[in-house]
Amino acid sequence: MRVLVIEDFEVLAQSIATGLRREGMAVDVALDGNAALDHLDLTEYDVVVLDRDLPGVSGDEICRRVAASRAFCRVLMLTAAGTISDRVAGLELGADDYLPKPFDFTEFVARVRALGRRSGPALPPILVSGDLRVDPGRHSATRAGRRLELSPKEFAVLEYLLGREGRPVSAEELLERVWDEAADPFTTTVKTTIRRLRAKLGEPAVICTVREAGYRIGPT
Amino acid sequence: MRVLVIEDFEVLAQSIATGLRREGMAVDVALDGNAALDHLDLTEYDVVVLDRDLPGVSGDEICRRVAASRAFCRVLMLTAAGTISDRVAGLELGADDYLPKPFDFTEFVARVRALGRRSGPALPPILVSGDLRVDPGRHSATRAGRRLELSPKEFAVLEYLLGREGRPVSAEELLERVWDEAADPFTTTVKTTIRRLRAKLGEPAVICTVREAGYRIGPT
DNA sequence: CCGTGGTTGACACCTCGCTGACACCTCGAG
DNA sequence: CTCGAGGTGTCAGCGAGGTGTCAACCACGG
Repeated sequence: MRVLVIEDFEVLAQSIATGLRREGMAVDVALDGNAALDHLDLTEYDVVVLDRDLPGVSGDEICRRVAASRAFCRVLMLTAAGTISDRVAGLELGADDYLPKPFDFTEFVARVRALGRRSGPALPPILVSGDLRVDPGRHSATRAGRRLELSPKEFAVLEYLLGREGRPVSAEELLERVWDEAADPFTTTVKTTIRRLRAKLGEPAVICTVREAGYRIGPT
Repeated sequence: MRVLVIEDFEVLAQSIATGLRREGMAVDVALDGNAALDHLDLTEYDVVVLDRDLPGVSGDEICRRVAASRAFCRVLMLTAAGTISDRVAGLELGADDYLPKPFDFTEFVARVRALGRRSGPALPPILVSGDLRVDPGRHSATRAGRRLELSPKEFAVLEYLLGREGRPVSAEELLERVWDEAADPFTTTVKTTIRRLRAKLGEPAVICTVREAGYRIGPT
């Protein structure tokens, strides 16, 4: 899942980003409104985490633009103000959810995840295919009941593939959705990660290759 | 927008329904879990408003079922419990949003509307001709239900022919459209690929030859 | 401050199935 | 019968994708 964090207080921005990355998300950070708009022009995000109190281009303005243009992008608005009228104002602006600061990080992650599920066709919170089970919330994956010890990247790739069950996913798409920022197009990291995932998943093979098209999990 | 309200306390259920109808939504009400499941079987809802504390089939159970089966239906969960762990639990179950009771009706409406605002992604068309089925999105092709194992070029040619169903497609056109870059005009690769495709497609023949004009799939 | 273990990504090499060329065959039109 | 468009059999090269290994990096604890 690809997330853009728009927050001018850099320490907070980075700590949010790190926390989300640990959950296996691809996170970009924008420290002001203009940087945010640049990012939004370049990349398709699933979720935008937006500080409403922003210098330069205001949070409200960004929110309106995202809501107006990006059909598949959801906005989680953060703000110091916590009154009901503020919350409604945020939602009416086009935000999809609203969290007053200070917030609990666990709840924050749960909300980002819920929004990410909403960004495309709805996905169940626990992904299952055959004897494979992935629970993004708990950060746990099991194969035939046996727990798999996956690194964040491996987990994120598995989660993404499972979310597209039945369809092949190209290496480019994986790079775009699972890795942060623009990666060099000749990287071999996807190949490598897939290999390590396959090794950990064991037999029989779950991830199959569709030549020229990508990797696929599950039935056709 | 079509909404199902699942709430056992009838007075509350009706007042919610009335309020949402005033906002121009089509609202059905279910007073218990079984009624809810009946409704869900019969109708496609955009949003389900779900009381977590439900007699009979529990709210959690309903939530899970909706999340698992309904691709385009979003769940707003209402609950008396307001602790963070409860809220996270709701979201992890597959709810898309969460509102603790008592809630402000304006905010409630804003959230329902935010949930309903989503564009169904235009599904890539599935190409069909007779008993032949090609799904470009899944990169899968079947004949009479039997899966065809096609190479990338074979798949691309089949897809292109099917997109021009009924019209003959010349070898030159195929070269132009399926093989990138200008190939040498005397190549025999189209011929060869068509042959292999025919072999894999089996009997009765699907691709017929129109002399001097090219290859055709489907009725004239 | 430095070592340690785990994660990540690069590079070199290998493998195998796809691709496309070539030679030859078939068949219908004139 | 002749001719040429189109079909078939076969084989070599090539490149997408898999694998082994190593170095950079980072979070952590001493």
